[in-house]
Amino acid sequence: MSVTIYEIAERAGVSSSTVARILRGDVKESYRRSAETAERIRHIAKEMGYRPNLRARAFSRGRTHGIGLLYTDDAWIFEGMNTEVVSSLVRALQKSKYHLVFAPIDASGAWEEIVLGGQIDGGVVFQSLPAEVLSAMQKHELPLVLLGDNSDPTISQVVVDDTAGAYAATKHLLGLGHKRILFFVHQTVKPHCSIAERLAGYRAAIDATGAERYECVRMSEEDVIDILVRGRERPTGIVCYSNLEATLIVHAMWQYGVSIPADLSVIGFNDLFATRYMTPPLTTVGFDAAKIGEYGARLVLKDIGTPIDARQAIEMAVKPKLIVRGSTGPAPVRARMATG
Amino acid sequence: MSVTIYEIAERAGVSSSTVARILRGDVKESYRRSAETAERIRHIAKEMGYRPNLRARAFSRGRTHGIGLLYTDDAWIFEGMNTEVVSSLVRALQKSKYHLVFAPIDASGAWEEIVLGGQIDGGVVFQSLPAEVLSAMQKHELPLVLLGDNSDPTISQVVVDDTAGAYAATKHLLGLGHKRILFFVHQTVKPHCSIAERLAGYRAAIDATGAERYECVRMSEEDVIDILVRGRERPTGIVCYSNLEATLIVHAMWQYGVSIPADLSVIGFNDLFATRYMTPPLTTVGFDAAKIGEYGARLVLKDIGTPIDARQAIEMAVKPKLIVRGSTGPAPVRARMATG
DNA sequence: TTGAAAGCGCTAACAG
DNA sequence: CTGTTAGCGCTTTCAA
Repeated sequence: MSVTIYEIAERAGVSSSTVARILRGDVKESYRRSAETAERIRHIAKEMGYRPNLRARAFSRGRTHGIGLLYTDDAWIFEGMNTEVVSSLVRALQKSKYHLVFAPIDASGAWEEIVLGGQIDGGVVFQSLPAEVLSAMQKHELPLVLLGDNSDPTISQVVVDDTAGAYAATKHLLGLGHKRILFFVHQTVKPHCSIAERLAGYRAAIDATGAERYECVRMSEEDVIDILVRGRERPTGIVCYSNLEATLIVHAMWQYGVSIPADLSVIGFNDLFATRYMTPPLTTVGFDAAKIGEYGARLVLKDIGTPIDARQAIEMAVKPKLIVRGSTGPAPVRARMATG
Repeated sequence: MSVTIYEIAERAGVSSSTVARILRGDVKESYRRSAETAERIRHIAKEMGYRPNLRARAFSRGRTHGIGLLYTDDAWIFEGMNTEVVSSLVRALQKSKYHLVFAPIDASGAWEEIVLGGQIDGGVVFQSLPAEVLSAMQKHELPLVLLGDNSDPTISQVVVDDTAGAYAATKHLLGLGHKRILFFVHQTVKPHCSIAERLAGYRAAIDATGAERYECVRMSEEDVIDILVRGRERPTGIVCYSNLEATLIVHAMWQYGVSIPADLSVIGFNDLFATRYMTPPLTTVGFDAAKIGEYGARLVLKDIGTPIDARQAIEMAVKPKLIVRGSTGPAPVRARMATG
């Protein structure tokens, strides 16, 4: 059907291995004669429209050049910044002639086909994986990289310095004169290392000034809203775990007639398109998602072909930065009037 | 390294083909004796931890069981409802032991490796593809399916009945007493068949009542905002091409002090999480994204292995439905006062 | 640098 | 139903 190295070999009057080697660039071409035949072979190949059969190559080499995007939760890989991470990852892999394969992990066990059947040479993950998947990967010596998660120090990972991000966010509010700053993680947020890290960043900034902490971790929006609109000593600033909380809060404050940023300053996490068009535009902590993809690709590819005991888990970090927009401003001079 | 059918064959005292056939379920097992050996072989296979080598199978069969997710624009596959389409597609393919592969199409020409190298058995697309990619797919007899696009009638496709959706949206506003209803497509919207279809639905509804059309196709938000806040005969309702327009408009109206829905009713397109938390929650046209993935999978898989001239382009349609939330209400009794 | 030859693990056509 | 026998197209020793 399609052209093979044998047909080219015949046409060129050389052996198939020579063709394969030359087309693969596996030959130094130091002698003049060999350089000439090499040129001739490349010419014939092009003329005949030769394409290496990747299935044959995968079989022969024992490598598919596929990297699995392993995930247990659909939403996660499409959530927030992760789409950008994925798309940069795809591009980075592509440069090394690798492709990314969707590998959903669920009860059906279909993942075994992909992982154990040798459909991929390595994998990347956003969340930590079920133990059985992890051990299957290990048993097959498939390298794995964690993206934006540090739950397993024995695995290479690229992380965002969330502590620094939350620290900067909180510091920003403190710099604007805010004394009572709340930190909010919604109750529906999935477990993730960033929760603890952002909280740590918040604490570090708060504690440095001797201000009081208002930690609302894993709470409902109603409870937090209550804190924000009732009582005498209400927070005047809020650092949200993500844009979900920020969206909920902004929405609620609008309903309660609390003005942002005049009465309350709000900071979100992650620089998404939508937050630029919120009312008002959201001050948030962003990071360069493309870097994560690049680093991730580098880390998986590095370990492919490396004997498993010669590998070492490496961590690469990406620094976030604060993006100041309209949702933060100077602390109100005095406490607002109670509305309820 | 890993177990092969030969080792099993030897252990079981049968030929390798017998093992392969039985493990593959290619044998009826009608005789008692054959049923027994079949059982024995399966037992041995399990005991030895046998896994068919998918690379070998792909090579031998000339099929990788991979479907390419072809895209020229990163943003598109992660945009709006498409993430849900993709994730349902992955799941649907998985049921048939197929996997989805990211296949970005760009100037680097890396897509040729994937398409021409035989890394995939078929493809799906959101946008219509560059001609060269299309013809490459055709030449290699790889089936292709368009998702939510009908730009090429010779290709199988699953589409959303956008005309019906826009019709329902407009009808909803008319039913609320609105007489002046604007249709807005932002200038940055990428060319897509849905633009014309949604416009057609809008027109059909408007024309049926003899009302006047206010078509703002490919305009900037400033111009549309101008129309909405100035002049005597201002529209009281607006049907947006997507959530982008809806977001921009809601944001702008808030700045101008125009109340939604009291002064202006707004309808968006696509039922995204974020729109449920807008202020007010957005009335929008939604559809079942999972259906698109399912249908899409069915359509590509159907044509794999089918001789190219026995194939026929099939179109499957998904019906949208109007989701009424807070951004639409009865038409204001009289025209608002001019603000500028 | 080149050629010959032996796989890689599975499928499939053909006899039996 | 089962076994035999060729492949599938490329890679990779091993000699030359």
